Amino acid sequence: MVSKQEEVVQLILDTSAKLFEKYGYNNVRISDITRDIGMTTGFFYYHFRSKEQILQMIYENYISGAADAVREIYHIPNLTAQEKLNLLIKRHCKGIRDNHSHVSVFFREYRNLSEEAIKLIQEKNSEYLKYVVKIIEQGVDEGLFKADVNPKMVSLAIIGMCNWIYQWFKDDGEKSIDEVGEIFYRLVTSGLLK
Amino acid sequence: MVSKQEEVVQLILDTSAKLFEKYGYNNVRISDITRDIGMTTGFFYYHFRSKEQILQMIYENYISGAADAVREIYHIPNLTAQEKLNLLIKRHCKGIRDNHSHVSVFFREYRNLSEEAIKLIQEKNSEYLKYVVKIIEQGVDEGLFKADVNPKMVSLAIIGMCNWIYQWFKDDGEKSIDEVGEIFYRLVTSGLLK
Amino acid sequence: MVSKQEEVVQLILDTSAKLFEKYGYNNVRISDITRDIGMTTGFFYYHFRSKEQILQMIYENYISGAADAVREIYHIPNLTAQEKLNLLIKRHCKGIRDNHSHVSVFFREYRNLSEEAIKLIQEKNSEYLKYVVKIIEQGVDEGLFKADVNPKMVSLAIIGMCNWIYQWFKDDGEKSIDEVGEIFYRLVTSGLLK
Amino acid sequence: MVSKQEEVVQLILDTSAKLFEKYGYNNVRISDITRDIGMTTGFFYYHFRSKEQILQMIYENYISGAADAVREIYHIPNLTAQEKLNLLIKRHCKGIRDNHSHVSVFFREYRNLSEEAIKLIQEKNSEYLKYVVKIIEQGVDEGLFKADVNPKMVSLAIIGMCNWIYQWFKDDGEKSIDEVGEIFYRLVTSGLLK
DNA sequence: CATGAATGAGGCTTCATTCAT
DNA sequence: GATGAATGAAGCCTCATTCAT
Repeated sequence: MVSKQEEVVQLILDTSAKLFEKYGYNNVRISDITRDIGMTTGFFYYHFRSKEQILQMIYENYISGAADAVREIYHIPNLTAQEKLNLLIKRHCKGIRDNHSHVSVFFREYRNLSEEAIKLIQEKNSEYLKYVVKIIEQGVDEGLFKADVNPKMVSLAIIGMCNWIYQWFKDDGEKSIDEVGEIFYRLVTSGLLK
Repeated sequence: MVSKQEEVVQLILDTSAKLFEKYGYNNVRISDITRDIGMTTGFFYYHFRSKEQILQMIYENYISGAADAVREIYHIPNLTAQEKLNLLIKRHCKGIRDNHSHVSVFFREYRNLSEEAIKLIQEKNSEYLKYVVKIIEQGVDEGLFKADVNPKMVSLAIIGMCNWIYQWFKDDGEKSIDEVGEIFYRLVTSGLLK
Repeated sequence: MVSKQEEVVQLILDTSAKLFEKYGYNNVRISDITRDIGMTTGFFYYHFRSKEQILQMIYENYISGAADAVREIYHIPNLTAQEKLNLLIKRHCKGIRDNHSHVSVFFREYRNLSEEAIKLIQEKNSEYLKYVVKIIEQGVDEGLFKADVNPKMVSLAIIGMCNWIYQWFKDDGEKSIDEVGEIFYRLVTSGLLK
Repeated sequence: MVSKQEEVVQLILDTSAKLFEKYGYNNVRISDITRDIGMTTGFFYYHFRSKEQILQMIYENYISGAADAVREIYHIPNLTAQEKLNLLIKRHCKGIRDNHSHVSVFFREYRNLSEEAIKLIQEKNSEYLKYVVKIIEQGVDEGLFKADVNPKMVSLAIIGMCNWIYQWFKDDGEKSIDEVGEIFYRLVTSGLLK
């Protein structure tokens, strides 16, 4: 059950994210957003405290979803690290595709948040990283992954590789998002060499 | 031999890049830049046409250097694709470390460029990608890399992984930039699995 | 019925015209205008797109009024050219007196308009001239005016003579504006010679 | 004999007048003038005290020439007022044609002069008017012109008619400047009516 | 004489936010 | 609850003029 209120907020967030992605946060006016939706400025300020709050909510929404997902995956019982990694990469890629404009804004506009908001984001980011590291470590412990693997560096590599999708992935491109995930998973597990 | 003029321009670019990185392009005033350097507004506008021109030059400088590097590496004779890949990844990582603030700006602020400038950047980006793809293809042709490798996706994975460094690498961190490059290289070539 | 909006716009136009007349368009600041009226800068820009728009509207207002008037006079039925000329000269003189500051700006500041705006003005000017010429031609055709009269040159002479009023006419001067019109009319029709 | 100095000054005045006419005094930069001539800013300021001084000199040059001319014409012995008027109109028209850009600037830009400069110009203008009035009065006294003629109003009419030429006269137009003068002279003396 | 790099005050404009209705 | 007219602080940029060389 979604209230009228929540619908309006979501509509504002989605529209804003699309505009922020296209033109940049600072180049989008409140009036651009309200015009696109067909509401008035006053109505906007009835639902949001400020322009920055849009940004904050875009960040919170995205990072919470992502952090929840990795935590869940990590805690699935009876799964090898390899299987978890597979799930993780595909989930991560899909998450970026599904929230494309939110993600783009997420990566580019955090300088426009207040310091507290930035600190909060960074904590969530660290948490995300922490769980990826844990999965890699599990693989090493299980003896599946090479013993000399550096879990943190590898995690950062994987996260980077996946995040970067937001820069180039297109729904009408050569590969579907799942295929991309599969290719990334294979690269990371087996490498390029024969 | 570097002229006085060029020195001033470089100083402005470096100072601007640092400020843009820290606060975001739109949150930095021309007066912030000139105050930091100790010059007057007029002096700045004697050397630059506009604030946007700073951004343009930051972009051109970085992308040109990167595109030159990958082209060179590709054309080194008597090198296997594996060796070229090694060079490329390390060069790329180092490039990001050495131009950290420029790169951060590069990835985050291009919405503030004019359409023509954006188009130019995209072309250079494509060129960069093209050469990475060629190196991967060489590896496949040489029989070194797996035959079923998708060169473009793999290239995008590698580029993403390396680019992402700008988000987390710190000179006083656990690993040096060369070590990071080595870890990435091994991951990409051999994978995580035993 | 005049809306609040239209009143504000008119007030801005009149105040601006007076200031432009006195100090020149380029020597008048937006803040001079708003201070004189007692409004804020923001309020001004809520009603006008730019400073140049003031100029454009001053031009459009004046020239439209003038062009309408001459067209009307030309089309009045059952009037000799001589009678029309009388009306025209007096109407023209009065128009300049009544819109003194607008007219002064009109004659002096068009270099500050955009090229398109200038072109538009010139077309309206040509239209004005066209109708004066037609009246003179009517007089020649009617056999009232000398057959060897050059309608265009004479029209330009009359228009110049009348326009020039903006340079010297004062309401507290020796002659009223109607008397000036009468003197001009007699000069043009009968000449100086006995 | 013209010194190098005077040549430079004249060149600057002519070039400036042309640019001022085309773009308006305030829209022309000192650098525009110096670039057109091929001199440096420093060199300009070696010859001129300020930008305003250009304007002042343009004004002085033109108005002095015109005032001298009308005074001379008035004082030619053994000439009827009618003959003087003929000379005057033609001289005035030619003066405007020959100094077109100077005259345009003269009529449009005096708001950019200092108050003292403006006062000086107005005095010279009054002097010019005074002599035209005297010629008309002479005609009335001689019994050539109608007794009820208002010399001042008629003078202002003639001056306006002639001055206005700067707005429309073109060297490649239908009539030469002398023909225009002749037409104006006839209109003023004999009128339009048969 | 001649240069041209350097100055810095000040103008036009934008836009997030408010609040009376 | 909803509106949208009004605000006003602040930023980018210009350009006449100077002066060390």
